[in-house]
Amino acid sequence: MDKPHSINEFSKIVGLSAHTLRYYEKIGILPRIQRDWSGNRLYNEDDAHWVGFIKCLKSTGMPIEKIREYVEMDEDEPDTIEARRKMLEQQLVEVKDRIAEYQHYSEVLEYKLQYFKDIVARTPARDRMGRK
Amino acid sequence: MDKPHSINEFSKIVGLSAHTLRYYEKIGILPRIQRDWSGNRLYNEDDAHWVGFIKCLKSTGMPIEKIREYVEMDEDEPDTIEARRKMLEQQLVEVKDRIAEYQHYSEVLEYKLQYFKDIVARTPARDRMGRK
DNA sequence: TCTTGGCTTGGAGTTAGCTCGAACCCGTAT
DNA sequence: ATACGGGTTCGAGCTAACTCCAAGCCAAGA
Repeated sequence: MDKPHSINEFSKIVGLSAHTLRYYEKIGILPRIQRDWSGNRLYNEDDAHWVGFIKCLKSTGMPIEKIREYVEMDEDEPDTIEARRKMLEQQLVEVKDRIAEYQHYSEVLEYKLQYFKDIVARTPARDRMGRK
Repeated sequence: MDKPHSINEFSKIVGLSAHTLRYYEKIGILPRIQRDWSGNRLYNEDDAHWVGFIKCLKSTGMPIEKIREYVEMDEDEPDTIEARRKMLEQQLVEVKDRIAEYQHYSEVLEYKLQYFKDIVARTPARDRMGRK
């Protein structure tokens, strides 16, 4: 078990294209990938976890450059823990803000949808909606 | 009251640059902006509401091209109501999915932060974190 | 009158984040 | 031997959504 995967296998596992995996490695957010003796990449469990974490940061809107800084600190070990903690703390704040924002917007959409329903119910055509 | 605003005034009101306002108009998601006799744009209350709605769609991740389609239908009136309702309905679904996703990710971040705290508490340095 | 400030336009440039292509290598099946 | 499938690198190209620039118009103030 735990045998390493080629880039294409790994691509399917983590849901990123092989292109993207190489790109992430090149820009430094997916470092220290092993190679076999002929130079091909080998991905293991740890890499899968790391990709999961990277996806968390990316999906929550952290720009790649900032992720790169985080990873660089992660490489530096170990006196960067406080800085990294701060970054994640702030990211968490942003995510929670975003959740609140989206909850607001979901209400906006629901309101607008209700408006549609009312119009359809009242008068089937000849009605001015939008902008009003 | 309700006097129209120049593009720079309106820019401040809605929080979009004048550049962006012209851009939005050009690509058709902010249509029917009045002009004064010398050709300058005049923005009114309705426009402000419309911009608010556009920002809702944009912030919740609808690509501009799709917003344009929506607006085009809005122009067409009135037999596009059902199609527009569907679009908003779907957008609402996506927003709710996104909220769930973000809630998951906020837990991931909290977990990772807890991990940091544990490490700092236990051993102040010389510790391997990241990737593990 | 001349300048200043705010607006106009069309089109070019920018940034982030991929995405793709071309040329090449390497080990196995025919 | 050679063709194939799956890797490699480097660098160019792409898309979305702005963002900026240059040239010009127009009206009010010194």
